[in-house]
Amino acid sequence: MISLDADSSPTPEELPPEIDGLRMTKQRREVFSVVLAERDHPTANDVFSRSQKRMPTISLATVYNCLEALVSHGLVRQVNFEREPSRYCPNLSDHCHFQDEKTGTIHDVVFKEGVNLADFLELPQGTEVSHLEISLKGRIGSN
Amino acid sequence: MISLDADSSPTPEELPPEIDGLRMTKQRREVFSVVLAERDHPTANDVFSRSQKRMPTISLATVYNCLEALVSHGLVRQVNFEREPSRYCPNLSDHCHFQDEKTGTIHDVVFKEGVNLADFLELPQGTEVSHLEISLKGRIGSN
DNA sequence: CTTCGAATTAGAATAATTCCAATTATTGCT
DNA sequence: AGCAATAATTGGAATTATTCTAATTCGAAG
Repeated sequence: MISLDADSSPTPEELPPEIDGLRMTKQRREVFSVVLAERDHPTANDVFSRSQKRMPTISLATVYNCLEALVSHGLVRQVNFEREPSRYCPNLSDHCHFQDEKTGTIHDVVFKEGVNLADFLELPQGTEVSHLEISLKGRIGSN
Repeated sequence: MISLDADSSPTPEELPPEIDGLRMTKQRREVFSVVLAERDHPTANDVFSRSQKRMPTISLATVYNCLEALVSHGLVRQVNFEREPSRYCPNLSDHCHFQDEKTGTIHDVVFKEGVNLADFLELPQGTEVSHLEISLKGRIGSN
């Protein structure tokens, strides 16, 4: 089990050759490290341009491929707000997202201790939830 | 205040000339009645082809315009699942959506009596939530 | 009945994402 | 090491939902 520290984010070189059965190629390492570095919920395009700094030859298609690989292996979460471009989030703990309408900034929002779905939703019996996305929009404080 | 019965959905002709300050043109009536008729969360395209049956001259752009008008006036809700095309829902009561992964069908899911956001989310103080979307995916019972 | 703003229309444009076919890299043999 | 098989990357084209544009039509108000 690989422990990726939340505070000091790894450079691509520091990432192991394989995580959770996903082969970490040079590009995937680059993309992953970009997502880990700034936890500002970048779009694929953001990731692309940041990756290009260290790896000028990487292509946008590859960034999409890498993000898709990371997401499907559960290393990164894909975050959607209405019809905006998808964003990517390395925070794997159970949480949801709040978007400041003024700035567009996205903040992680955690659930209160010990709450779970069935507690607040009238789910039809026998439903097995595989995926949950909660997206909030609004204003913060004095803005 | 106009009461739109949940069970017997109005034909376009039965809709008043104005709702909540929104002028109900022929097309808006048509689109609205289509969304009200089958509560199956149709996409804009679905609405378009259903509308064409009664109104062969309606255009897709108009359907988008009408849906946008209805949504922004709070008469219809726009429902998003990841990056799928938006769907439209005439159920204005507080609820969220569950998509059956097997069939793609979307079901309304209501909140349990008396729950509210602040009860289960650790919202930063001073946040004012203007929009909330909860989307679930999974399987139902024996499927 | 005319005017004027709003709504509708067809089609072009946009933008995020996916697809494709060709190249390149990596792995696992022997 | 050498080589086949497999997987990943690449650039560019294609796709697709949605939005935009400019021209036309509608409808309410005077």
